[in-house]
Amino acid sequence: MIALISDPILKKKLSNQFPFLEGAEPSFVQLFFNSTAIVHLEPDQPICQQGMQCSHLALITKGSARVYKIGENGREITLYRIGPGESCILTASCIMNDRPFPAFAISEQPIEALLITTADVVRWSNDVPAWRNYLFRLISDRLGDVISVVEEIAFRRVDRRLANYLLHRTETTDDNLQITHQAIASDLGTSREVISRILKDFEQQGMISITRGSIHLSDRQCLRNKSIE
Amino acid sequence: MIALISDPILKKKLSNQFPFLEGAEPSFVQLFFNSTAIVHLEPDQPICQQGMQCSHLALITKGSARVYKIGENGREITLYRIGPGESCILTASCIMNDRPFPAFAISEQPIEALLITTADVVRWSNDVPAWRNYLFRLISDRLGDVISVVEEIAFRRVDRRLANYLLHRTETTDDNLQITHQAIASDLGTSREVISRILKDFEQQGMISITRGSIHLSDRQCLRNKSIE
DNA sequence: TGGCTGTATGTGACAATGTCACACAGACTT
DNA sequence: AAGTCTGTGTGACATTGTCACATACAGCCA
Repeated sequence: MIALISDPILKKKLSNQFPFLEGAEPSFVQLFFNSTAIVHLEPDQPICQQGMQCSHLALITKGSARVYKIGENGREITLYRIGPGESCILTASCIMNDRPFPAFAISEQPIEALLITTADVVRWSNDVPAWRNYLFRLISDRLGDVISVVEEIAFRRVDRRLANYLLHRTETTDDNLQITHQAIASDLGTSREVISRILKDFEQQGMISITRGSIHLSDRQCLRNKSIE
Repeated sequence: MIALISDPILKKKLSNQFPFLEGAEPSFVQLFFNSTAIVHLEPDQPICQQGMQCSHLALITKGSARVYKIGENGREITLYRIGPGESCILTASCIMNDRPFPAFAISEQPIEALLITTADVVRWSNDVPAWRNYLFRLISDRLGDVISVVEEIAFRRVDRRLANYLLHRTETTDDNLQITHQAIASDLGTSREVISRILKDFEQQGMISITRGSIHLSDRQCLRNKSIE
């Protein structure tokens, strides 16, 4: 499950993925590879639990994870997703400030990640400019992400957010989305009934067609109009 | 309006307020004071506008500011407030990553602040460990703040949030709150009518009494129960 | 005093969203 | 065929958001 990095080809790959390795001092690159372990994670495995003290920082090289909050009533809302080249920066923030993790993180696509100990995270952030810039940029990006979420749920109507969501989730794939209404609701921070209702509206207006467990986008332009209506 | 810092007593005061000055190298402390200007700001003055490129970072020494988003419909929501010893860290994040500011910031209490140029912000974050730790901690705190806001608006009912709000806003003062319903609505990200309605409910239940422009908390315990109901 | 003029608040109707309880439908097992 | 998951549909109702007003209070001026 856990292995030290040694393959030189792998090294090169990682250098391309993580900007702090490019142009870094060779001694640090060496150090980085020597003190890093690779882990693999199946989908739907918990990565961080709310309230946890974090012992490692995970840099994702493949796959993706979802960071989300759970409300008193059991509803969920996704704060952001992280993919290759990124890291669960909330972990870093917890590490640096010695705080418990304020949310949940779970794997979605099968994940391959590099594990870095808290000690290394702190040490490198003192010694390696490129590393701390990387951390700083990531955490700034996340702050931006979460501010966008606030804006969305505070001001935008659910039907428009949903239209937007469907478009974004099919950007890199075809027009078929394999997902349940509940999963969408958990991303958008609303309830399953609301999503079902609106999807049915969309279907009746000919924008999509629905089957159990999947949605087909038949009129993207119409959805685009809806999303910015 | 703008003056260089020279008074030694003032220096001492500031050292107490900003952790990165305590125990810092004397040469940096000297540098910091030499390259820092003091500004004063009346209440309700804009500090940062959404979309701005930031040219300075403001460290607040007195007073407070409010950072908020404005929705398409004109409604507002407060992301967080900053007070003495803190700084408009979103600015720092914009500076470090060369991005436009994603929100609005406005002074509330009369502000006294230290202005630092973007060049110094970047330079010190490379050279001065205590400074970059300060920045990192601030931005982490803000991320935590904004995540809490998401949780609030996504999952909690307005009446409970309002009860909680009233209690928090009178924590350091007496039981009289000088504020309009509109201002509360702008903090909580809802509309004035909703706040007025609920306040009226609270009044009829004997928790508060309302007069034009101010609210008196007559039964804090009852409000506490309401807020966690 | 009374009448302006802002700003603050109240109200009723309706739309959008959230909640609850339960019905129904498809896929899979036995 | 019956049982059992999981996913979806539905109607009733509560909460919240929106709109168009009405009303109330404070300060000012005639």
